[in-house]
Amino acid sequence: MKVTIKDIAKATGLSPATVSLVLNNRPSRIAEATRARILSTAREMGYRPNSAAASLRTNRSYTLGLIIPDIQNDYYATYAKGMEDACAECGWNMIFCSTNNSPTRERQAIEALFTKNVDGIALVATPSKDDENDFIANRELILSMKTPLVQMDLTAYKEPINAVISDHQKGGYMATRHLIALGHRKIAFITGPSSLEGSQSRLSGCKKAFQDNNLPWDDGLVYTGNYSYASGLDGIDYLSDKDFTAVFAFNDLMACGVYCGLEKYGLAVPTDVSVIGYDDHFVSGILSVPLTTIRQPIYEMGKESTRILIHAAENPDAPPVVSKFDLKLIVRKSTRKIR
Amino acid sequence: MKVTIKDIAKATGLSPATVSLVLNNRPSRIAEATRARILSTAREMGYRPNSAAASLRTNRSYTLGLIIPDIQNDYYATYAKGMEDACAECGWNMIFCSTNNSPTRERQAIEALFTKNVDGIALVATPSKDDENDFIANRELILSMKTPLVQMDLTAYKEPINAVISDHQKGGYMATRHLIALGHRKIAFITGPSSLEGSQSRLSGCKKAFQDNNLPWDDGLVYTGNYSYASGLDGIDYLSDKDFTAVFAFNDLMACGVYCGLEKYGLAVPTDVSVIGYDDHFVSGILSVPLTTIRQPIYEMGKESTRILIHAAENPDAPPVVSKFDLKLIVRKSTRKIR
DNA sequence: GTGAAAGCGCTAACAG
DNA sequence: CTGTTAGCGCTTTCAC
Repeated sequence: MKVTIKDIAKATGLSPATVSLVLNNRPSRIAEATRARILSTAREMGYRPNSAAASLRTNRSYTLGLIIPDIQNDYYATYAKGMEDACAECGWNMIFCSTNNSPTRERQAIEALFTKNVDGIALVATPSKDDENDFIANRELILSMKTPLVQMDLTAYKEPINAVISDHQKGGYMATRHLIALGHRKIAFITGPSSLEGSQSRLSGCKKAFQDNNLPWDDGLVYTGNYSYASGLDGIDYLSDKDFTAVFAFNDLMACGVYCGLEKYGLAVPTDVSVIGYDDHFVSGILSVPLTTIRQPIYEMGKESTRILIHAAENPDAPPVVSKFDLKLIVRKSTRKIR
Repeated sequence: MKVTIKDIAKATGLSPATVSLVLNNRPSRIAEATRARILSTAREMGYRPNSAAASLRTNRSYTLGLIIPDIQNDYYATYAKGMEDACAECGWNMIFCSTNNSPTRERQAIEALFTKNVDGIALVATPSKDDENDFIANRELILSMKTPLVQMDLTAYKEPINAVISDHQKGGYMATRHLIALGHRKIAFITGPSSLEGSQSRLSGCKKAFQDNNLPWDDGLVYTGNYSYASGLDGIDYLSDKDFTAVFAFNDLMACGVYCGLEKYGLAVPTDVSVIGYDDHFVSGILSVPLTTIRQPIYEMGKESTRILIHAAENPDAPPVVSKFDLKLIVRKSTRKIR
């Protein structure tokens, strides 16, 4: 039989109220002796709090929900890990929901999290153009429930909202500047979906780097991908009859596809073509030609998300916070001076 | 204000009990008219069940706990995804806990899951020799609470226990046989930690393949790794002064390390050395030389784990089940006939 | 310093 | 076919 707060009250000859007070070490002047007695008998009897009961009473669950497209993707997994580690530090828990980018499943996840009374939700989504409205509706739903929400990389909203973001425009700028500094002038870009702010920002950073260096921009060298390995390959197919000496893939997975695509056309990295990625996915370091990339502190962003959510849960009236993170250029072997 | 079952009872002029009955569509003959009326007003009023209350009452949470070493590892992430997808199909949820292989954190995770009243726990751990006792104690703890438990790949236990396992002896055998069939005789092995049953089984499969082909076994060609990229590198360092024509790394991550290590010593894959891995990690297919490997149906094992747990939760007296999964040899470019 | 009592939202007998 | 009632385990005034 499970041992309850009542049981230990009976065992110590005290009341449930007193027991509750010390078990949650609430500020209340309870004799040091009784306090110790309660603690020790609780341990002896193997008491374990029942969070359902506490949650019912207090409307707090000390649990955060995380909604991501796909836990198998290293990028999201790293974010999740950051969130979870920060939760563990504070004794909180996490419920994970993968949506596979389906707005319907996202909706279900949100409903489930409400039902489970989570104290906050981290939402990361990469909606396609078609799903954008559904996605916005989902966000509104969370907001309407007054559940603290933090978003990654999607800030555009009529009212301010908690968010963790990297400065992707700067990231795009840094990558392009690196290539330009190496002497490249004909640079191809394989972007993410055009509906994603993060991808658009990167692209505008690229253009800015061209402007700042008085170089002509060529829209023909831009291929719109979707952040998948396959779309890196597709990008090279598209570019195969074009003239370029470097490729900037907007994430590392696509850069891997670019490697493979270039090989197909008999082009070597970095001898014939320089390649730069984005994210610093863990494979980037163990590729045959280690990939130069822009590192996103995604783990730290996860940790920060947890902090923001816990803070918001404990301070309902706190204003929204937007945490901006710095990107870093990691130079490895896939980029080199043009011949 | 949150709308409760009482509110909708009041609104429909019925009792909370009736409302509860139809909202959970319990078998009870309630007039189709009232049923419809309840359902529609519930929708109108935006009713959302409070699982804390239900859980308090029923001791069921429709939530499963997953305890893994590291969510960032593709192997565990895939397993987690399998579990989660299967949960989503049934409207269940998951709480994730990463332990970073620390028995203490594992213990905390278990306590947290108890407190949260999960209906089942999937435990996957790769304890080192030192931590083995702690790990066993943790397992006993779960069992002692009568919470359904399913383990991956660890079956040795005094009593039968729910488990999903691959036949690693067969896997080791298959990989080695493949190499032998290609003419290799001097094969090096980079194993997992010796405390892990999965690694031991693989190794015994390797030995069996040697026996069956009347080949002499050489312990000097066995390096004990720890499933990390770095230990693949270390393995090659250890082997650098030995004579071998093929390497079997007990997982793909170590095989990646092997690639890098071989390159360091000026050896090409597969021209000079054939390499075979294990798991079919997603990188294996996108490496410069795609890796031949033994594929574990880890996603399916995750799904099955969920099924086992849900079944056990709903049938407390059901006997433990052990689901065995088949491995598959995936031949890519990293193995070839010996010259 | 400590206890009594009420109630969070829901479900499960049992009664009608 | 539907309603009454009694809690599940915990927290929280308020009273002593």
